[in-house]
Amino acid sequence: MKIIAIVGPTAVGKTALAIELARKYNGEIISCDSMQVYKGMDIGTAKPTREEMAQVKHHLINIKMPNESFSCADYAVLAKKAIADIEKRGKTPIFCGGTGLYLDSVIEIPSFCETAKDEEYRRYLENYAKENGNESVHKMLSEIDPESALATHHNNLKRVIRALEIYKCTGVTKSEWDRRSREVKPPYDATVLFLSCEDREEMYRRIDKRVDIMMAEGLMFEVRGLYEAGLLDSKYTSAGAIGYKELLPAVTGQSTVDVGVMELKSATRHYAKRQLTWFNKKKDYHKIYVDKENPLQRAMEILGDFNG
RNA sequence: GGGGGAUUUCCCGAGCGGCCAAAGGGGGCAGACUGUAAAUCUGUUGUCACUGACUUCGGUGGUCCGAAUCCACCAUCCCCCA
Repeated sequence: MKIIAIVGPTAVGKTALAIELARKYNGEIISCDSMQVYKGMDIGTAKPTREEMAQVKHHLINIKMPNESFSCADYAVLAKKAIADIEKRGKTPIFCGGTGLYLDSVIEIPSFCETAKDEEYRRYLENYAKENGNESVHKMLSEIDPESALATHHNNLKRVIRALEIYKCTGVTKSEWDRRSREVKPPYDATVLFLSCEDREEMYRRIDKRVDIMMAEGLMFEVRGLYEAGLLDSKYTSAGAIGYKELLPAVTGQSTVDVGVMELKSATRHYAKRQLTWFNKKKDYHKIYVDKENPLQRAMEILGDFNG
């Protein structure tokens, strides 16, 4: 099964390219974005517009309420289902989004969702760490899975706990799971287009501009609305979305809109850099510099006589 | 016109005679990531011939074995009295 994927940092024009390619290659778009899954979070997550969604069928957008839980494992299941669905219709699946892990969970790691979770154990470990320090939990990991322990900094509590949790739930070590997963060949033949920006300054300028546009489109109202509906609580994954957590203090009057906007821009820049670090590591991705070449033209050169 | 307080490395901000190239934070840069991933975490950030040397703490000149830290004058800013 051949699929196309468009990834890259925020604000480089992934959405627009995806729609053009979907038209050219008879495709449907599968969003690959951890925050666009939530209903009501539209402006801040830069979802495709209603018009865009009307032109091409989109999957995995607006499938959860902000107070519902959702994670990469859920995504992997749904995305695979969407691929099968699109295939049945004889169309081409086109992934589009900036959440690198989500893409990996479908095109690179077939066994992604096979390791369960245990909330109670997590909470226990969190408390244990609070009382005895991060190193103490890390030491527990060293004892059962030294390889993972070595690869995970002791302060990265979430990752340390997850590694312990995997062992607790499955009886198999995280590093062993990882090893096994690497042996399984991914079932899809994906061509990944990595939209990037050659000039960092230019990328940051685009981000700033995009934020200004979001504000003009009424992001403050969106944030306020979610807040008043009780959907913007830090206990929800969705509340970690950039834009919402930075603007919340302005909504509640604890800070100003100007400060919120500055923080939003700054957080977005940091996020974009993390995305670049992630995608730059992928040697088989086709990089397209959005600020020095025509993305659509370049994409078609790479895809060639692609036919899904 | 008189009195008081400031001036620190990209920014904010500690330091108040040696342990200071100078805490901490921000920003920048780099990196990690297999069920919260727009999350979480790490490293680095004066220069160089880099386990050592050199140049920095408004400016100039002093004191001292030794100064970002003390003194004098100058510059700029802030406050109080006129």
